[in-house]
Amino acid sequence: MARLSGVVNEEPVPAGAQVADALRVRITEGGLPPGTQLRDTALAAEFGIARHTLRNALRQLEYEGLISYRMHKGAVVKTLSTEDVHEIYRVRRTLELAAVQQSALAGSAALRGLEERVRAAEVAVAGESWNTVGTASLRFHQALVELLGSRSIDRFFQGILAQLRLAFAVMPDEAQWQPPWIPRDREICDLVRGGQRGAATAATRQYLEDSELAVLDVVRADEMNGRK
Amino acid sequence: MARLSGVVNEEPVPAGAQVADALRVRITEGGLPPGTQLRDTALAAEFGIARHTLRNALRQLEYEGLISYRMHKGAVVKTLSTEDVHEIYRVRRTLELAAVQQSALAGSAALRGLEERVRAAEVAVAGESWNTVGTASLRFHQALVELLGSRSIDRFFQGILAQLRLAFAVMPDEAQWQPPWIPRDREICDLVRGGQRGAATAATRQYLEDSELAVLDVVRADEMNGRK
DNA sequence: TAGCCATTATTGTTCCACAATTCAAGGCCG
DNA sequence: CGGCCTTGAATTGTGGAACAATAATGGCTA
Repeated sequence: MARLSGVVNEEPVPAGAQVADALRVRITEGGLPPGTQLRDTALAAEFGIARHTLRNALRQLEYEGLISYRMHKGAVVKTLSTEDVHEIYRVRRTLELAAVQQSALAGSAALRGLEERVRAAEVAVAGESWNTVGTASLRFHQALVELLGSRSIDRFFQGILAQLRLAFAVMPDEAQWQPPWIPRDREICDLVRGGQRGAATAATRQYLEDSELAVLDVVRADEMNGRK
Repeated sequence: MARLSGVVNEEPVPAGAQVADALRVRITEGGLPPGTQLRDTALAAEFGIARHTLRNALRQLEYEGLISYRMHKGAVVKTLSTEDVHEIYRVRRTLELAAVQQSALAGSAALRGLEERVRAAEVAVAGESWNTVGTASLRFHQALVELLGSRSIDRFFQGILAQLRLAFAVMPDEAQWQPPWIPRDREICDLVRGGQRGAATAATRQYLEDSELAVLDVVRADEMNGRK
């Protein structure tokens, strides 16, 4: 008995999970800016599912750190505090630096993945929108962590980067921000692939340092906006 | 209106989360061995909550990796495969080794936590049950990772260790297994606190190597049992 | 204008219902 | 007698309505 999709042994996917995916995209793409109240009746109606099912989806996003729940106040798209940014970069330092240092043990497929992602980012810089560039850059760093070869760490790190995109979502002058970072991704990529672990570690550490400061600026600026 | 607990400004906690906590304890303590079917009507009745609410709790445990859901087949307490064990130890290597190497930057409070947990484990060895010893040892390794100073990594690692306890839950000869590991925890603790990062790294790496093999034996033995 | 109170919205949870699907048992056929 | 199919029960995934508890809102009073 054939399914609608061409793929055969496809596991059926619960409705809540599908909606969670859709919402995750919307949030990370900036369609639902930080601070947005997510009212379940409205969203359930929009997606054409029951309130319960939608709440399940929101639960998942809460677990991923994209939204925050407070009792009897419902779900809100998380707004990053400066402490949140510090936390994100603590994780990035731990995992990305560990990945670079262990890159000697990484499989060749993972290393090829690195190159692919950097190239994708470079292509994106040429013509695409800023958001695409940011996404491509984060995908590179995701690939970096994938050198560790751990699925659960990959999933965890994906959630962390998704949270980081919340900062991108509130960024004002978009076009100017991203491009300078891509050459540094390229540099890290080449150093790792060249087996120069020491230099790669240093470059990554500096990258994260600078990146954290830049993101902190964005978040602080947004905080001012909020207070005002 | 006072709550049952003495604490005052306590955030009210959703019912589903409370049940999730109770179930998590039961699973990690071995009350619900791996492979157990979790039928929601029965569990909902037992906890005196609605089916939807219970399913929310199960959802959370699924995210934590303690149970696995399959469409139209419901929730089952996860049974660790050998690949799962490898995955768990990949994470442990990454995070615990990173923690040991960064221990120079750790706060003194965190270092004191290390000592406390080891001592608790040593006390447990003296009189308590095997399960308490295992728990105490894992708490020490949790404290090790806490040296990284990242709340999200702590939460993530807690989930990983919870999964590891699924292996303990199927262990046959309980009393003999744990004690030898505690002195090695003590050794790692002292080396870290003494600032001997190199030796501490080596000791931790060897510990994880041996531990992984031991756990793999347990899981393989259990697999044989299952097939038979 | 500031503070208080009642109304309204929204959430967290419950109960009930029903289609989809799996599982077990029994019957049928070779 | 054994294997296969059918059938019925059990269980899951989802929907819908309801209700208490809590938060937000707006009007009223002083």
